[in-house]
Amino acid sequence: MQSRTPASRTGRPRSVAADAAILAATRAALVELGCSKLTLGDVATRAGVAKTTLYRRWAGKNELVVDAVAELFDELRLPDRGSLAADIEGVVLQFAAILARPEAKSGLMAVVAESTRDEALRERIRTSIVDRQKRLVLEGRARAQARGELPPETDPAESARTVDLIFDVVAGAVVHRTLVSAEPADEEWVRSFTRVLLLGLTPQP
Amino acid sequence: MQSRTPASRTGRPRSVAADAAILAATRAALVELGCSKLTLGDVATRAGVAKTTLYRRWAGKNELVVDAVAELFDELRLPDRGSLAADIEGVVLQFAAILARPEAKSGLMAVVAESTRDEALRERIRTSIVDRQKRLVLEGRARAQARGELPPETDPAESARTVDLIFDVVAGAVVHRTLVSAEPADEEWVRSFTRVLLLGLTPQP
Amino acid sequence: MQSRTPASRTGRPRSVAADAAILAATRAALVELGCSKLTLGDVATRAGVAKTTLYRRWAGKNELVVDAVAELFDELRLPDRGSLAADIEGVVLQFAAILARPEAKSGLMAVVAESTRDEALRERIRTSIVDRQKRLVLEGRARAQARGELPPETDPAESARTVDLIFDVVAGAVVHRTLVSAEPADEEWVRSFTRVLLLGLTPQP
Amino acid sequence: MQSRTPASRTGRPRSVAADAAILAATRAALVELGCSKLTLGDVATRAGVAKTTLYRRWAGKNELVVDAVAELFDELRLPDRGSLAADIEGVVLQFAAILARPEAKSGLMAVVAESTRDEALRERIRTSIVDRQKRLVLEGRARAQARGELPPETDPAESARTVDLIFDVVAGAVVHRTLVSAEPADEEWVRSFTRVLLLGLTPQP
DNA sequence: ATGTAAACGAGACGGTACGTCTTGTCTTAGT
DNA sequence: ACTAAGACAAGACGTACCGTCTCGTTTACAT
Repeated sequence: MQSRTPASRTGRPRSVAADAAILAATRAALVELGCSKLTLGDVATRAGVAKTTLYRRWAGKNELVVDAVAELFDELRLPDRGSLAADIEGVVLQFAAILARPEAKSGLMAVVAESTRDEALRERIRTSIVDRQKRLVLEGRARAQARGELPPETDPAESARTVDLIFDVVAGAVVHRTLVSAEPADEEWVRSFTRVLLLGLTPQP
Repeated sequence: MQSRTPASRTGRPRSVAADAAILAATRAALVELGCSKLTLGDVATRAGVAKTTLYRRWAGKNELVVDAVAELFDELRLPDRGSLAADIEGVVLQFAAILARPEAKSGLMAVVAESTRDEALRERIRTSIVDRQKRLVLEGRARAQARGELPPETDPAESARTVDLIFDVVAGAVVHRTLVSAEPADEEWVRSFTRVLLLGLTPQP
Repeated sequence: MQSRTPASRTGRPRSVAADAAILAATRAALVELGCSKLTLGDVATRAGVAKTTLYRRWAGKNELVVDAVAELFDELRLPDRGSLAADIEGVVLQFAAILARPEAKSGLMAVVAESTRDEALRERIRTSIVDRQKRLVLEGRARAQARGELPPETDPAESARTVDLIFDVVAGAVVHRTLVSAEPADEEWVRSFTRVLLLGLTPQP
Repeated sequence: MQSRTPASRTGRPRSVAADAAILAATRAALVELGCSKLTLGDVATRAGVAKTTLYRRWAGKNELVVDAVAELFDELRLPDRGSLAADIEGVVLQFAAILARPEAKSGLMAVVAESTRDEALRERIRTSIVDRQKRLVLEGRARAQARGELPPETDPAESARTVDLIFDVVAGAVVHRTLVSAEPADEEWVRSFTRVLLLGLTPQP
């Protein structure tokens, strides 16, 4: 997770149970306190672990929160609902459901804010969270192409740009709706949003 | 600004110069330190003001940062470039330019993160920043309707919902592109994004 | 006490009550925990004071303990028991009684140990404790000379050397008896010691 | 040294070289860092030994330092300079020379300070350091009696008390001179001190 | 002119968390 | 059984900010 492979053969090995306990404790603290009031000492206590153990494995609060939040998004699955529109609606609803959880809300935005001044953190967020979920866009497009709903790709560079654009629009809109407008991204909203998105992407003949 | 009208007639009046100095100092500190490392003591020093003065006017760091960042977005103007597409591209580019500034980046996301656990703060953000800029969407639509590019409104409720949706999509996409994907929202990207948005909003030309 | 005269006119003045509370708390902690297990956090808690207040006034544990212990020795008085021998016995007994108190025992030796590597600390000990009590030797000699038990001084340099020697012998012997040999410096021992000392200082009666 | 006779026959025997290396490393650390800043982890590293090995042989820092310092005092020898006064001066000078070494200074006072709250430690100090050196007083007296400079003993109890008193006076005075007054116990001072001591012990007829 | 009242700067206050360090124990693999 | 290596729980370290307070001073309006 925090991926240090010190190649050390000797000495007592790191407790494997501790990692999971720490990440779970981090999420619990995010729920109760939010990211800014979360303290590493408190997380350590909740996890039944010493502060040193925590600092040995993560560089600081931000890195820890990224890992704790990243696990949440790994639950996302692309459902097969029979049509591209239905598939998109399904995955956007799942995404909105995760973002509605307090540990995701508070943690995600806070580390994004920090990442504006920390290149390494930004890279970690991209690797652990963003790029991991782009698979959903790729899977969705492939499935739609198999169904004949979308034409096959021709230009690979253009294709990659489109994936990025879709991801920015989808993730950005859901996040803004949920966190800034503070309105629920419910079925009705998702249906409106999906309609606009699909129309924008599939020009009529 | 921080809006307390204590109706006090007597006593020494608050220094009007201090407000501006404090907000400018806050932005300078945001640029140099980022929101999380910004301290009120430091802001007070930079503004040549005592900490007490600061606390007398703002409840805390978050409120101060909201006010300091809000001023940045008041620069936004809807340009008249002759077509709806060009108008949108113009205002989105302006928005992207503001978001590219470090004081906006760091400050905005941080207070949004905090606002997930603080209803009053969320309200302040909406009042001072978000709702103030929805005027751009309204102006743009009115101008497009005057040009005949868009049909006039029929259902007022539906109309309000559409404004909100557009705002979530535009603001969300630009923020995600800029802060999460960390790619520039340059002319090329803005043109692609605007094409998708307009196609999505105006079914078959 | 810790003597910082920052000459600052402005700002909130330092609490005068805090000093006494801190020194008393330090002595209480010395009694209960000893010097090595005494922590500044604990002293602050006992004194009902924040740790920062403590660090604002003293550089560290050693300086604090010196001041706390120094106050103990200010109780010493030279009794007038009619003869030089009786006077010495009286003051040595008092000295032994103070050294028998756990706060003096533990604190004094610990700071002396530290002072072997800290010139400033050694100077502070000498100023606050040692030199302050040399007055007893001077008073005692003056009184003995007034009684005719000792001849008047002739060589001032020699006189100063003798005062230092007496002080090293008296303080050293009592400390060694009390702390290293861990035997009580009771009346019998004090009588034996005083006999040796006086014989050594006043060749043949 | 640290006196464990585990009587164990089986298993890998303890490295005999380790003991010497550890005590030497301890003295080196005392010189460089002083007793309070000395850490067992550092001593282990210096000695090329694991911390576990160290804890298996000594109960803690204090015991280790006592053993490391005790070896220093075993160098003391009673020189035969022809007269009691000269013999005393010789041994006191040796004692002062050892006390002038930083590993002795810092270590000795620190463990004495600790011993005020630790009966077992006090006993260890007495056994390993103090009582071992009382031999010097006994030898010196015997030699002086053989020379006819001192009368033979009559009362054994009184004799033991006198040895203790002499030891407290000599050790105490030298320690106080060296560590508290921080003046060198040089030849001149030793001569003055010895004169007072001998006069005190050998009343003129 | 003189109160009166609030804002001002300065900085001390009681707290809380920081990230590091040391302690003494434990767990591995190697000798 | 012993070793070296190093992870572990515990807890103190000294620092930095927090938000509050207590000063003495300044500035404005209302007498």
